[in-house]
Amino acid sequence: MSSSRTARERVRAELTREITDVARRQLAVDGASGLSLRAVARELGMASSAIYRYFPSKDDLLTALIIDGYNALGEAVENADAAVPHTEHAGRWMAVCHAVRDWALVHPHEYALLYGSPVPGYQAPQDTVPAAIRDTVVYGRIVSDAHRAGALNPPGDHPPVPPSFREDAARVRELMPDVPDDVIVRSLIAWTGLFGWISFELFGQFNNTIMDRTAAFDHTMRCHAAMLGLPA
Amino acid sequence: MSSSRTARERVRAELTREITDVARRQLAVDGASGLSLRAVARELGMASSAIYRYFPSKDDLLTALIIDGYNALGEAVENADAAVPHTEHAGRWMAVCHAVRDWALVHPHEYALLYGSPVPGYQAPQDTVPAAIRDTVVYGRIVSDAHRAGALNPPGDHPPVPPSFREDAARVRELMPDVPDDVIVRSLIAWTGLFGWISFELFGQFNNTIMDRTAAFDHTMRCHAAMLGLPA
DNA sequence: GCTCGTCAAGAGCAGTGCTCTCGTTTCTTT
DNA sequence: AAAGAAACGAGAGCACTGCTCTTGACGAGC
Repeated sequence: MSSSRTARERVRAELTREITDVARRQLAVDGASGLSLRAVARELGMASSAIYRYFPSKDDLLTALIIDGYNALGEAVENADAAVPHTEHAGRWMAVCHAVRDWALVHPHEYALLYGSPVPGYQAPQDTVPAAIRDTVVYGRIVSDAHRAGALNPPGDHPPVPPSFREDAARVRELMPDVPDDVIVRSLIAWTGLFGWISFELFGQFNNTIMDRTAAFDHTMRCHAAMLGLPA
Repeated sequence: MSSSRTARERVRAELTREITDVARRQLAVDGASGLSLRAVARELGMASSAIYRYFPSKDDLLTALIIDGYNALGEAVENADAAVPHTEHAGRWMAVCHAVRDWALVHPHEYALLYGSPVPGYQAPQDTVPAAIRDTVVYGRIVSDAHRAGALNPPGDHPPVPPSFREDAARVRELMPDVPDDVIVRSLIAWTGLFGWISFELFGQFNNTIMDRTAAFDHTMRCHAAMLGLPA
């Protein structure tokens, strides 16, 4: 039925994929703003204007790369979580942290595209949201699993959560049902700490200071886990 | 004696400052990669080629802006620290955290230049280092002041520091003398957590989730301070 | 078989960083 | 004070960018 239309659509889908593949390779070499539609077209042996049949603008190509990146990271995180027994909550947490860092180290430019400075003039469309939260769903599930299993014992040395945080906490709770406000704050701290660390490592803030970064990262994440109530 | 040479040098210094001023304004509007030497020259009413008499390349202009940015942030941090009585270590810490965030919110593009994704192909020269650590010197001083005063009581719920961290800790200790390894790790966590939070806030990761960001930030930093051993 | 929509290609526009040359101005040395 | 050297601004030009518009060819549906 659709084989006739598919003939055309298939070559179109093929070419679209080839374009994003080449673009991703260029991204890995020259970074986000070094991405050139003309260079992509050149590498594909087609006219630069032909690219615009597939991506109306450079921003649209970027959007495709961003969504792909979020999905790749999300998948890495999901796999890392699935590789650890479901009840070993601390182990799942650590595995997920290392998965994020490992992925970022292998794909630094893609990480920068997702979590670095926003590309000037580029406004991320709403389509990116589902992919963007794919990894956070996993973090939330680990915390709420641990909470439900009664395995969460956060040390009681934090100041009390201010009431003004109630509404924000409720929104976060959609990712980790039934979890109390205090734990949500701790999760937020661990989350920002995880990406803060990786960004510092990737963007050069540790240069000439932290050298054994894998060990320091592992220990830092272990501290985060303990603060979260997931001691090793 | 130098007044004759100064005649030329003075107008040169003046023009150099004007160029960086205009560039900073353009940076604030269009972001780092939107910065255009030709546009700067246009706004100054001079030929684009004349700019190159003052900055050999766009990267050199960027370097100047980066150094200025680090100094501006460092100064804001120093002022915030100086405004709080020297013995109120927790208050100094909180003041400094809020100073960083306030500065970042007022100068988002400059913050992105300093702590966001590195500009592709741009390699920060060694001249930026002194300015870049100006703020960290303040953090280190607060922690070591508190430690020396015996006011540091970190809760004992962290895993033991791995021996492999010894060398890195020694390097960090140059900023906060006499402080034990455990506290250095905690400082590192607070440091990465501070900038991780601000980057998430500025780069849009909190969109549609954390709305009352000032309150959430304040509470998060208070938790960091407690973890560091500086309870309010 | 003819029409119509899709497609790639080419030329072109406005913009970029950067280089080179050419007079002019300014400083330094004699 | 005069002569040489260094610094300077302006302009043209190169190679590149994202993007638009037009032209001509190809293939699918009536």
